[in-house]
Amino acid sequence: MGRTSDARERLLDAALDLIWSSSYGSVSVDDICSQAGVKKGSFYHFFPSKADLALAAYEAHWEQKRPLLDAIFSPQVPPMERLSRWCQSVRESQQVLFEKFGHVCGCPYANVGAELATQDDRIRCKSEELLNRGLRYLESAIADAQREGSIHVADVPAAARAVGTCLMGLVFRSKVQNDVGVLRELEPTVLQLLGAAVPA
Amino acid sequence: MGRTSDARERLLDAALDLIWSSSYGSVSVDDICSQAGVKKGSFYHFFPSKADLALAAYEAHWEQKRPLLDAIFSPQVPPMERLSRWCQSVRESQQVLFEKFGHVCGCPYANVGAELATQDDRIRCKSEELLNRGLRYLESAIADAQREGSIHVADVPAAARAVGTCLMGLVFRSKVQNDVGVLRELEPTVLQLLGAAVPA
DNA sequence: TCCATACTAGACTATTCAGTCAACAAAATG
DNA sequence: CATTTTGTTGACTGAATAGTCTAGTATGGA
Repeated sequence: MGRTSDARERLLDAALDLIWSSSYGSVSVDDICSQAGVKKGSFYHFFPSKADLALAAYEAHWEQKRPLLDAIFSPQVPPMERLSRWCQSVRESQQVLFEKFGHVCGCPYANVGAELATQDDRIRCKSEELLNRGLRYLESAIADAQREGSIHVADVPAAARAVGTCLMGLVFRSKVQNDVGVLRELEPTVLQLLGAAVPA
Repeated sequence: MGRTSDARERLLDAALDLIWSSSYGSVSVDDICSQAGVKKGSFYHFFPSKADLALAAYEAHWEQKRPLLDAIFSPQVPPMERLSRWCQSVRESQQVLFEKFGHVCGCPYANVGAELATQDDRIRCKSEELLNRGLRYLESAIADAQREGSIHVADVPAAARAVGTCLMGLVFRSKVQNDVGVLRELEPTVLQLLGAAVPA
């Protein structure tokens, strides 16, 4: 009942884009409004604060990415190939962002987590939760690879955490060097970490 | 000739502390001035801008940390023990920060790199450079360990990058979870990455 | 001693910030 | 068509922002 609008969605998109390509602290509510073509009154009609918009924007981004991740990590795909495709997908999406914004933008959840972990506990927790959701994909692929005999790790969840950690580190290094090429090291490092054969 | 002062040093210290424990964007010049007990006029007498202060503060921090790193990575110490001591030192310093500020604060260079890489190229380059300086310690330890036969890696600089990357990722995860305990995984992960035996 | 130099003080500007508010407009539903 | 709900508008507030400027103060060296 009442008027309908897609302003909420436009705000979510604008916020994600702006914050991802610069930082949470450097993006103002006015910036987000003008990028979304929405007036301030409407902003505060939909979201009580900038932080609440950010939380919603990250959740929406996850929901948007889920189908792709579900496909990459489908049990229909051999486990080692899941990992390989995932490494490639990370490179590709960073490449797209690089072409769009002229910079390597990194992982949105990690960026905001690193920036605000000590300042806003709700955002810190959201970042933690979203990163953990990603780990579940890795865990299942690593467990399947183990069962298949492709790798041997002592502790599957620990191996997943190590791989996830390495990814974050490398994506981050790629951002600091503003060079997507760095991400070529992703797959070999992951394989090394899992004790799998590293192809030359 | 002329008046003397330690205001410059106080500003460097205050800036590092404040930015490290929160973020670059959330710390104002006024905040830094009042923490340092320095008036604005003096601030701009010593530094042309907030960004310039930050650059100087990070350089000063590196110089301050150097003696410790030189000791840890001394060629007098067996190479694998250098790596072990380094992992321990990372944990200890994060623990100190946690007790001081109530939060895991992460790596200062990585924090500011992640926050500003897409916005301020001078700061991005500084972050990159400081992180690279750290890699030189890892490289020499890994090369020595290789010569000694403790490990076998195909490419020493690549292995150093992988270890450095993992460190950043883990310290970052520790920050997002606000839990220093996460850093217990550092040494085993490093050893795994270098193909060394992981003690139970 | 005295002066050039290095530092300090703090008021000031102009801008930007997050968030508020009250009047208004559209549209879904009865 | 009327009512109620939902969304829109943009001016407004008060606080905070980076950086400027001018008048002053301490001090090392000649």
